[in-house]
Amino acid sequence: MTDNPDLKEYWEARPLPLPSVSIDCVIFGFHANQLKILLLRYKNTDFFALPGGFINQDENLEDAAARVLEERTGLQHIYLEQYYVFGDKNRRFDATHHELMNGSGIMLRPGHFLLNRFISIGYYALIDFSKARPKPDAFSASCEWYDLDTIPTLIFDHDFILQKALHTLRANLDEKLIGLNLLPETFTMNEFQSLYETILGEKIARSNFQRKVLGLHMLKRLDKKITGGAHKAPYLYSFDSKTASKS
Amino acid sequence: MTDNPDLKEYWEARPLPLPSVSIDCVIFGFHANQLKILLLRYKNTDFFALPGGFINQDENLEDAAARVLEERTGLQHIYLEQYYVFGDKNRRFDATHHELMNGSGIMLRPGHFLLNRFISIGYYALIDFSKARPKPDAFSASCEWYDLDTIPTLIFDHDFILQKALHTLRANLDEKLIGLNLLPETFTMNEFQSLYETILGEKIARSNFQRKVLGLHMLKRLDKKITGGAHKAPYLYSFDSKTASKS
DNA sequence: GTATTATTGTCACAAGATGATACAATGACT
DNA sequence: AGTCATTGTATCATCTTGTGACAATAATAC
Repeated sequence: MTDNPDLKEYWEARPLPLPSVSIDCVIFGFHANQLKILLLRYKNTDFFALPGGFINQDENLEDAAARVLEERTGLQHIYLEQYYVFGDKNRRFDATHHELMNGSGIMLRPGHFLLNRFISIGYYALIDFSKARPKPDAFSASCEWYDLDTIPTLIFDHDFILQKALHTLRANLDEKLIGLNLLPETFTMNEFQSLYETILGEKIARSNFQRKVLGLHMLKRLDKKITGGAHKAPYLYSFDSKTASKS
Repeated sequence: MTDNPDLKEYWEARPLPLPSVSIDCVIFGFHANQLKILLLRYKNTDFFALPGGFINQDENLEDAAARVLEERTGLQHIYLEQYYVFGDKNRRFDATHHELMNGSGIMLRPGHFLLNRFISIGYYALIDFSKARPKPDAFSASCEWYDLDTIPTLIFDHDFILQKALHTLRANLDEKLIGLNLLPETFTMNEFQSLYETILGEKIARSNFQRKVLGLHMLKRLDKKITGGAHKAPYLYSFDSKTASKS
């Protein structure tokens, strides 16, 4: 393995974060009627991972998650929800960490802080796909969206962390205004319904869905959208800021 | 403050736990139509706190919480749910820690592991009040039940941790079988309803409640209970192990 | 013994929410 | 103008929930 002086310096200059604790972020987006998730691939490896990071000594938990989110997507003020802490006693992954860092030309010395047990706090984020500008971190070659049904196998226990996020998202679907955060400013009723269907993994009766969401009085009806399709043009909707709140 | 050699030895011999991470447990019980919470009072102080502890290096998070629970109540296989992580950057309470330990005759030296920032993982537990045998820990003078409406002010951010547990309990009331864990083996419909009413903090229409819970087919009807009251005797019920599961 | 009282188990009806289906409206294409 | 696919809405049946009424009954008062 060749050494990588730049990254090494960056890594070694970094003040040690809060020990034993890491953050993992499941970042959901919605595009082309598909629920998508942002994943990193580590340089010179086939290892895929959820975006994550550590907590600075003088940083709130929530702020650390928001920082990771901004670094990966360029977005601020993102909808973020802490959903579970993963604390298995076997959460130490020395061999994998060595491989990951080797991919960036870094040799982890014995006693390096990564080679310890970590608990990881899971956050899920809902973002407007069209606004995100995914950006890899220093150790990864890519940061890209993956459809839910084509997710590669992930490192560590990230598969489990992802599944748990998905279950939580499903369970929260009715209570939290999930559409508000995943959809663009304006959208059609069909897009809104598709979002719900892909999250739930099942079809919903069209007319009942419309009746229900309109009955909540959180949508404003805008102009019609001229689709170019050989059929009636749908209205565009947006969330009504008077009755719908961000969280 | 006088030194306390026994406790000091115990404390110093203890291998260091997982750094930066603690656990706090909100232990709910139900008795005499009141929702109750188990609190510790530190020796020679007026400081009240939620039972808590640390995670051993080779211990699962969940097991650490179960251990704390067993130490305070004598009960195993308790219903436990992780509900939130409290990670404010200001979660360091040096002055209070000194006072708490002074109460047990212990001087915390500079650099002691308690004098750091901690994140705390909140668990709430539901237990059968009649089976618990509350027991103080090494630093506390008492471990007792408090009615929800007579809770004293708590140390650190424990007031907030308690409120968040209560909100989560309310939100989960319909989905999780909360009665199963808080009630004794057999109970009347009235007791069952009172439990729900105290958790929700509002009255429920009697006949609707009965229709609803019986409709779930999770209760077995047993013999009548002779109360001694001048009225019709209520049936006793228990949870049906065939249709009701612990979690 | 008999009447009284408070509480319990159940039923009946109204109001509201949900599921399933039908149908007219409409933008683009032939 | 006619066809087509999709959209917005109305309708009806079904299920759920809110509200109140009523008979049953264990203890007490007389």
